[in-house]
Amino acid sequence: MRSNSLFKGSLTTIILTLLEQNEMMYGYEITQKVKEIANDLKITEGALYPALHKLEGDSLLTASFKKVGNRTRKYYKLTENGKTESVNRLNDLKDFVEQMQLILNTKLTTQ
Amino acid sequence: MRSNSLFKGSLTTIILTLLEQNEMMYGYEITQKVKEIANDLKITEGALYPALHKLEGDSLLTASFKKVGNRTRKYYKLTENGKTESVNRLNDLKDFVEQMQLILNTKLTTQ
DNA sequence: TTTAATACCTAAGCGTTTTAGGTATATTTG
DNA sequence: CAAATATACCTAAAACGCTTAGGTATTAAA
Repeated sequence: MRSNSLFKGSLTTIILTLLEQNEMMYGYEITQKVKEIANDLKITEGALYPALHKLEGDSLLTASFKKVGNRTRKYYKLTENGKTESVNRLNDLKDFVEQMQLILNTKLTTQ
Repeated sequence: MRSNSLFKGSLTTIILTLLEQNEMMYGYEITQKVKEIANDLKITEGALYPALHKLEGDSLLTASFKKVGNRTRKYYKLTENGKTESVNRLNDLKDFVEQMQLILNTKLTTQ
């Protein structure tokens, strides 16, 4: 992507969906996973950690600390509300893409 | 859409693309056009007018006033830079959708 | 004649992200 | 072995883009 950033508002969708796929993840792991599968979408820690804290505050995620060697990881998983919200977010994104296609009068994917 | 809003950053893409399709448009016309073809994407005037002013300031659009009866409309059209940026923005959006599909591991459109 | 639609605009506030740091442990490399 | 890089968490100021909530004025509809 020319512009360095992802479209604002999509970070939460990414987090929730990754946690739907993986059951338990810690913050740094999420940044690496995104880098691995979608190299153009840089998610920065400055955005990620506040987003995780907000999702936890909204009871969409729960957190638990796990010690690995001498280092502590904070693992997150979806709550029931989080699972529901994850589905909603995905639908929002699908709707957005469809509406954009109507306006742009072109398909947004080749697949 | 559940959430009332569009993904942040997409408004500029919408404006530029509509002006690619229509040559000349005024602000209010843009709001109505979007409402007409994508009823779920509400673009508000409070967002639109500052966005138009910024695009004009960045020399992607030029503006000219036209009197229609006793009422003045401010018509915008793309500059050469604007045409280039319009293409870039569309490519950015396409890239974004493709990268999101990789992360979500699902297609975002049925078409 | 009041309301709704057309047509422009601004400004405060809000939420999300960027930018730019900070701490500490573990591993790699020169 | 020392220094650099990677892992792992975090915060805070600032920028950014949008929402919300106004404002003015003209024209059309109820």
